[in-house]
Amino acid sequence: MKSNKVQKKKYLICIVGPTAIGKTALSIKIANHFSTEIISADSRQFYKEMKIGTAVPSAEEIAAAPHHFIQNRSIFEDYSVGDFEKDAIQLLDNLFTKHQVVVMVGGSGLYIDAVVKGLDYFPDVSDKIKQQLIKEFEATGLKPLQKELKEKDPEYYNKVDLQNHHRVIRALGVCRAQEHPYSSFLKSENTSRNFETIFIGITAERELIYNRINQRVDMMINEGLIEEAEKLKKYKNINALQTVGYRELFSYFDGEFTKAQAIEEIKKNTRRFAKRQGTWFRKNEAITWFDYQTKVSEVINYLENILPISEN
RNA sequence: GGUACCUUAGCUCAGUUGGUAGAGCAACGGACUGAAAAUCCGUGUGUCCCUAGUUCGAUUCUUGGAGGUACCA
Repeated sequence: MKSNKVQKKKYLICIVGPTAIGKTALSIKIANHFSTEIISADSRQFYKEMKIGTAVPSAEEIAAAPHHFIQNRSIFEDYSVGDFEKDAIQLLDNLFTKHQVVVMVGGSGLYIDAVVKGLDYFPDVSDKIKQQLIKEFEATGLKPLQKELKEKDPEYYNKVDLQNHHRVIRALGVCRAQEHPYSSFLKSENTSRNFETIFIGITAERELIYNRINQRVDMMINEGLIEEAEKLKKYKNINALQTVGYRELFSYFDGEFTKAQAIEEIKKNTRRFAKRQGTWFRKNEAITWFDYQTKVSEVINYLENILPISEN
C-alpha cells in the first residue's frame, strides 16, 4: 500500500557567479516567482558595519524579498564558515517547513560548499592556541611551524601548500588542541542534506565583468565608501576588515596611497577577486551557466522544467 | 626647418662586443575544509617601428623612411 504522505522534495536554488554580475537582482526575481526567501552566502555581507563596500542589497531589494544573513553580525564577533554552516542549515530546516524552494545567493565559494556539501567535523581550537600560533609565526616565521606539522601530521604535511601560512597554522591549531592530527578529521565526505541543490551560474566575458566592477567601485565611492572606511580605520586589524575596498582605503589614510591610487587598487583587487571566484566555480560541474543578459523568464523557465514542484 | 636623442612584452624599461631577448608592474592559469572579498602556487604572452644593404646569420652595424622627445630657429 502506497502512502499518501510522501514527503515533498525540497530544493535549494543556488545562484553563483563573480562579484558585480547581478546575482542580487536575479535572486530576488526568482525568490518572488517561487514566493520564497533568500539566504545570502557572502562572507562579508554579514557585517553590519560594512555596508557600502560589500554591496549589500538595498532597502528596496530587502523589502522585495525576505533576506537572511545580511548585516546580522558585527565585525567584533568571530564568525567562521563553520558557524555559518550551522546557522544556515538550521535556518533552512525552518524555511523548508514553509517553502518547497529556497534561494541561496553568494559569491563565497567555500561558504556555499559548506551549506551544500557540509564541512567535516573538527574540534574547537581555542583563541589562546590560535593567538599563540600567530605570535610564533610573526616571531620566527613559517619554518618552525612547518617542521612541527611534519612531526604531528605528516600526511597533511605532504599535501598541504606549505607556503600558505593560513593552512599551516590552521592545521597546527587543530593538532595542538587535542592529540589527533588535523588530517584525521579530513574525511572529504559530503554531508547528506535533506534538500537537493540546483546551481545557477551567471557570467559574462571577462572584459564586461571588469567594466562592471570598475563602475561599481566608482559608485561605492560616490555612495560614501571612504567615510564608511574612515569610521572603521581604528579596527583595521580585525579579520572582517581584511577586505577589498577597505584595506586599500586604510592604506590611503596612512598615506601609503593617494586617493586615486587607492581607488585603482580597489578596482584591481576586486578584478582579481572575481578571477578567483571564476576559478572556484568553474570546477563545479553542477552549475548551469547563463549569460548575465539572459532574460529572467528564461532562467525561471529552466527552473520550472527541472523542478517537479508539487501542487500543494 | 636644423641638431641631438629615442622607438624592444599591455605599461615602464634592461639587453644582445652580430648567433631572433628579460626584469618590475599589469595580465593569465591553478589550489583551497572554521581569516575565504583571506591566503598561497605557477606562467613570458614579442614582426625587438618600417625599408634596403653588409653578413653564413641583423633586433644589434650602415642607408633611406615613419613616429616621438628635447633644444636651436
